[in-house]
Amino acid sequence: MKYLPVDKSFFEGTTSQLACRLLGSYLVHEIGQATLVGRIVEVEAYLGSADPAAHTYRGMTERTLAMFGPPGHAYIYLSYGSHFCLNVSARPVGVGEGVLLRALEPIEGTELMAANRGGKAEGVLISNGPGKLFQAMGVTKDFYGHDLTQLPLYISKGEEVEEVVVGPRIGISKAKDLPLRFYIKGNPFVSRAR
DNA sequence: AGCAAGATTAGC
DNA sequence: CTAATCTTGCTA
Repeated sequence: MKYLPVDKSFFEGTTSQLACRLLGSYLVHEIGQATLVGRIVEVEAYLGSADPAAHTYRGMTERTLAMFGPPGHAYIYLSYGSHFCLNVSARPVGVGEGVLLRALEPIEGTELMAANRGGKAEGVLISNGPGKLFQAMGVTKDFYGHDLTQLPLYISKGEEVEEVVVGPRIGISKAKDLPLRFYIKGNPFVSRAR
């Protein structure tokens, strides 16, 4: 199976629209001879200045620069001092919105993903969380600001998703009620709610 | 300058 | 249930 990067128009539209469009798409990372492919099964939208739970709520900082940059680029942050998470920036330059990738279903290179996770995780535990998928896909903070239409790390269009479920986001205390979490109904790799 | 909370995870 | 551990914003 051959995977091709999406073009820039994939990232146009509202952030919620992009979040839904990312479901069923593939995150691809080509490392040397190996190709790691994960199907995106769970995402969350973060709406910048309109969203108290967003890192970008209070404006731009050194950390959040990529969120305010052009759409389709990687915003990476360190969560709780120990886990990195990957976001896709949305909206035009100057608007701090984006989509957090929360869970993947391993499609290719599952063995290597398990190895990236320390060899101790199996099955859904390989990539059913934002910090887990980041580690499994072999991403590093060096990809901060990376254009996700370019090798070696990119988004590739997937098949239409059967059914999308919308609900409140996970692990936040502000704007809890907003329906900004999207996931593929019934997919076992979706992270478990608290 | 110091402190608490946070888009999480693994281990007891 | 709790520790680990870095960034940011708020208080003094």
